[in-house]
Amino acid sequence: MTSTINADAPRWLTEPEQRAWRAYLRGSRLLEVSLDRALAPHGTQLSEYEVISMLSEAPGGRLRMSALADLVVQSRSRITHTAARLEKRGWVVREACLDDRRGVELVLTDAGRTAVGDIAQCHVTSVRDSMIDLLAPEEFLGLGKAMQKIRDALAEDGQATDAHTI
Amino acid sequence: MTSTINADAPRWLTEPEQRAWRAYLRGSRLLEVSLDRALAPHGTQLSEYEVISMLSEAPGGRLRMSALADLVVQSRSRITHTAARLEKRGWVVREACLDDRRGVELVLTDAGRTAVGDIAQCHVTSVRDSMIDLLAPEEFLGLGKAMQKIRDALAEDGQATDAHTI
DNA sequence: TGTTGCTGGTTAATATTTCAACTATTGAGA
DNA sequence: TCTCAATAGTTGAAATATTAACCAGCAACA
Repeated sequence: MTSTINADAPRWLTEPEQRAWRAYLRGSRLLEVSLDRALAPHGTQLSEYEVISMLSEAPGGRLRMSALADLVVQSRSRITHTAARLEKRGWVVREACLDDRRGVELVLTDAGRTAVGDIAQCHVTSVRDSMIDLLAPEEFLGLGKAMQKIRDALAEDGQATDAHTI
Repeated sequence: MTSTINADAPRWLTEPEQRAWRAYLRGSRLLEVSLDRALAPHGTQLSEYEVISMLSEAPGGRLRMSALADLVVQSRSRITHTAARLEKRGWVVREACLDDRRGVELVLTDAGRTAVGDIAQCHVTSVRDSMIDLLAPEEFLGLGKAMQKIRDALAEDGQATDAHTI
């Protein structure tokens, strides 16, 4: 009888799974809050800092908007707005792409590079205080390895962060 | 000479630490997107679902706003807005606290309980697909244990999600 | 009792994010 | 060459989140 009803019964979480999932959910939220709060005195958010940080590591301090969007997991629209804020702050400038005239590159300014340098110090300290130093070294690396798997699995398709696809 | 300058040199991340941290950052963002997307067809966000889910487990399907805020890691202000949306949807109602007349309890309605039941199925499936089933069982439980430590450490002080304290 | 400071929650204004068009360009193929 | 679908990025409006007041009730205490 039941077979006609629940053709696809969900596998509910076991007690330990439930605990682990809840711990992740709360922990990740608290961590985000904590890191954001540490950056606040610098007038930045984590999501903004991620952008200039990626730029600072890229050759020439420049990256295309779409590459940036994928790197920091922001929608195309969001990265446009984020870039606008950073530009207003004088940390980046937009430049047209030479090869692809649809494209736009975001370029870190000198002021932007200085800002990254200043903020990085505060940021790395907060990452240690709020996460790394709370864990045993292998524990943290194991967490990283697990998240790497998740990242790889979800990055494949999830590219379409905007409503573009579908 | 240098000693006068960097009184407190930051411990930069090692290569493996950097990789792990980046994996966490990207992975957690992608996961959030993925889970949210799974709930979208039900007209809900993860942050809203968390609220009604907590209510459904609480005795009497009711919790005080402040307790709820701490549970789901939302600021006082944010939980007020979230509750307003859920109320408009008919899933919860506000009720005055009997003992403490400042207080407000959020109560799950019958419709709300039905909604939780419907959505839970879709949610647990997406949690498995986007996270649990991507990892070895011990890997996931290990991740949970690590996040539990982070949660415990950050929950202590971080209570003040609003600008109330300090 | 009156005062003071704290907690619980809301509100209005602002900032950020998402959503749904929209333009311009590229690239593949007829 | 022309057409058409797909990609890159932007824009404006709507939804959501944060910030900084704010009010009411509690609690301690003179």
